[in-house]
This record gives sequence, C-alpha cells and structure tokens, in this order.
Amino acid sequence: MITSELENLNVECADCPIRHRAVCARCETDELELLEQMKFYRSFEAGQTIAWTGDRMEFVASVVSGIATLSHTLEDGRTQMVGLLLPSDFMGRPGREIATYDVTAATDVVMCCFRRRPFESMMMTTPHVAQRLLEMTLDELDAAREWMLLLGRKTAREKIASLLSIIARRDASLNLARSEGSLVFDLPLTREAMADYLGLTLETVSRQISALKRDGVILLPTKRQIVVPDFDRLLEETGDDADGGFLV
Amino acid sequence: MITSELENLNVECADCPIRHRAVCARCETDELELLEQMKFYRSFEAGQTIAWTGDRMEFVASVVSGIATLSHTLEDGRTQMVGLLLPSDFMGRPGREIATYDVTAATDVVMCCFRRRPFESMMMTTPHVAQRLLEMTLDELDAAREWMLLLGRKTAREKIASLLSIIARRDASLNLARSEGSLVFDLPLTREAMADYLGLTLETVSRQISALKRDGVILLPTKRQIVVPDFDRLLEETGDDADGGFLV
DNA sequence: TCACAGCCTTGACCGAGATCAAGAAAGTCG
DNA sequence: CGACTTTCTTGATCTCGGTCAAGGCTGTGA
Repeated sequence: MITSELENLNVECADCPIRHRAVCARCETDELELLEQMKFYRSFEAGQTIAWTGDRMEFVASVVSGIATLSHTLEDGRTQMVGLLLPSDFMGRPGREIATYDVTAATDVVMCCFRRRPFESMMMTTPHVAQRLLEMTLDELDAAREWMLLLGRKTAREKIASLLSIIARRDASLNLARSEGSLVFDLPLTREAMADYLGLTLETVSRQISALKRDGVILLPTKRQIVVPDFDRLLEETGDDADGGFLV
Repeated sequence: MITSELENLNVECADCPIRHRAVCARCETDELELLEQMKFYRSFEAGQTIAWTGDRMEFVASVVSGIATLSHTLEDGRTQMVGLLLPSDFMGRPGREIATYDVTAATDVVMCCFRRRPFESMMMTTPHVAQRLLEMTLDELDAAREWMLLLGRKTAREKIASLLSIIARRDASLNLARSEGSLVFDLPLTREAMADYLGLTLETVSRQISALKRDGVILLPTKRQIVVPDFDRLLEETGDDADGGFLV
C-alpha cells in the first residue's frame, strides 16, 4: 500500500501531491528544506482515532491523503462533527498543545507531521507559513459559518443535498469521474458519520437518501456510490441561492 | 454621546479602549503610527445595517464599542446568525473585497476602520498584524465550531442556557456587575436575534426563557435584564461538561 | 392622555425528525 | 460456505419545536 511506502520513504516536498495547496504552499526552496528537517509521515487506518479531546499533541500536520473528521462530544454521548480534513488541510493549532476535538480517520489517512517546536519557531521567523495558514484558517471559518446556516436552518432533505453537492463538487475538482454529464462519486462517510455532520440521526439520513433516490435526484448503484444525473437539480434541493452555493 | 465624539475626535491609538485586545494588540509604536494614518471612525445606530452580503467593502475594521451581528440568509428568508462582533473583534477579510455576510449593528456601534489597501500592504510587510489576526481567526474558528455543536445537537433549553452563560461570562469579565453572588446583566439582543443565533423561532426563545425563570434558574426584573442567582446551576442547564464549557 | 408600533408572551395545534424496533444487505473470518 | 458483525433500510409511534393566532407591555409621538 502507498501508506506504508510513504511512512518509510521520506518523500521530498518537491514531489508532494499537496505541495501547492497545503500550509507550505508559499514556501521557497530554502524554507522547504527547513520543513523537511522537522517533518515525518504517519498513517492511520480507517476508523482509527488520531487524537482525543484533551490529548497533548506533539505535532501539527497536513493531511496528505484520505479524510479525517473533527468532532465534539457532549458528556451524554451526543456528537457533532465540526469539520472534515481533506488532503492539504491542516490539523492542530500553533501555540496550543492540547487537542480541542476528537480527530478520527474516516478513511485510511496519511499525514505529514511537523514537530511542534520547530514548526512554531518557523512561524515566528518566516512569514510564508503564517500567511498561508491565515488564509486557510479564514477559509475554514467561512466553511464553518456556512455549516452553521445548514445546521440551524436547513431541512433534513436540504442538508443531505448540501452534503452531496459538496462532496460531488470536491470530487469533480480532483478526480474527473463523470460519465456523459452524470457525476459519479463514492461516499467517504458512513450514514452515521453523515448524521453526525448534519445534526441528524442516521435513520433520517437513510430515509432522505432514499427519498432523493425515489425522486430521481440521485441514483445509488451501491450504498456508498452516488450518481448525480443532473447537478443543477441537486443544487435546487440544497435551499441555497441559485448562483452562490458553497465556497468549499 | 460618545459615538459622535469619537467620529470627530481622532482618538489616539495609545488611548484606545481596545488597544490591547484588537488586531493591533502586538503593534509597536511605529506600527501604530502607520495605522493611525489609515484609520477613521464610523458609528452606526442600533438596527442599522453595516454591510449587506455582496457589498464591496472599502475598509476592514475593529469594533470599538457596541455589538454587531454577522448573518447568512437563505433566499426564502430563513436567516442564521453566524457570529457576534464584540468590542475588539475584527470585521472583514484581508484579500477579499466583497462581504460574505450581512453585518448589522445590534446596539449602537463604533468601529475603527482601516482603509483596505494600506492595511493589506501593511499585512504583507509587518508581521505583527498578521500574527494577531491569525490568533483571532483561530479563536473565532473555535467559537464557530463550538456553536456548530450547539446548533446541531442541543435542545432549545440548552441553547438558551448556553447563550445566557456566554453573555454572562463575557459581561463578568468586563463589567463587574454582580450583587452578592448573583450575576446581573442586560441582554443585548432581541428575542428574534437570539432565535436567529440559536437556530430557533422567537416563540421558542420566549417560552424557554419563561421556563428557566419558572424553574428559578434565572430571574428577569425586566424583559431585557437577567439575574443569575447561581451560575453553576445555569451551567448545568447548558448540556456541556461540568468543567469545560465554552471558550468564548 | 390616547393611539400606534415594536417587542414580547402565551395558547392551541401540527408536523418534521427522533426514537424504538425489526430485519435486510454486505463484508469478514472461521 | 455458513456464522457473525457492521452497516443500512424501513416501519410505527412519539415528541420537541414550529406555526398560527391572539393579546399584553412599554415607549414614543401627536
């Protein structure tokens, strides 16, 4: 598997698949050399916990491949997912050693980890990492606020349609899986994970997916595979303005 | 009124009430001089719109006094508040000229505005503004994610208790309004604004406030004034862990 | 002082989504 | 291939919060 290869082989930043989108995107060659010295790869299996709330994290990291989730849990067990980490997304907060959410691998995940101390001091001395991190954090804040609208005001059907359109859009921008106008993609999340993301129960998620299928908005060849014959039709179901939609 | 005074009198940064908490907190004297040159004050009356989604903003700004709200609106009128701007909070995004939410003055508001172009170039050249802005943005992201938990998973009663405890906590840290163990504070928001913040209807907000009053968790001498006889009791109603609670 | 507007409360009813429960589909391991 | 687990679907029922409606409180302005 690629994961084990990566863990041994110390991939050169220059060859990194997320090089131009991650926190290191703006770095010059000399800055990359600095980063090379403080980095190491770790991989996690699907379902594995990367960090628990309250854990001391000795590193910050970029997601190289796979998907991880951030979630909050109330003491009685109710949980709410508060973020998805996709390839190139950054995990951890410079200046804070203690994790404030649970981080879980939704799929197999490879992370490019930076030892905390050297990374933090690099943040102070060279501007490019901090500038890029600010940009990424502002984008995440926008996404979080868009999600607040979804959680607070959208119906279950709109929530599902919104999630599907986000995943579809993201997949369309990376993989190019479309067959004659139809978008095709795999769901990287279980029904339960979707429920936790959308503030619903897994039963409601299942019912609404069935309803969208019944109404011809989507097809599902398998339970984890989605075909969208008409993307605009899906967008209509999200409740968003015709033009805008999500920024993610 | 103070607002009109501020608008005329160009207050010195050194005397600014939010000097040590705002985006300029880390600035040295020479950097403050730069800021003085690009800044101007504006005041807004309660209820006034500061920016509409889609507006071109020629400035970014710090809230000096008062409270402003950020909100998203769906085309059919459903609205969700996605942030509160309190004194020292920052409004606008360097590098983006177009507002992405509606900004409204909840109370009378005074803002310290910075002309966009000079501010952006200062961000590129001096690190202190960007560093502080990163820190503030990370805090806002934490707050937004905490709010996602509230919106997605809390009951109406827990939502109200959470909002009250946040306002109480914030008031306690600034004003020192407590009389023999009881916290006393004013609600800066209408029932409708609370509803928009909490993802509820104003009727539900009203009912839950009445319920908390009936149960002795709060007293309300007037409709906008809250007395909390036992803060721990209020915290129990928020659904959060006993210790933690909100970071805001 | 009265009328009006804005804000808030309360009641009656309804419905979207939660809960409880059963079983089907699909993958995994002996 | 069959037992078992995990994941997903579907049905029956319940409930929290939304919707609709009426009226109360407070302040402002004629």
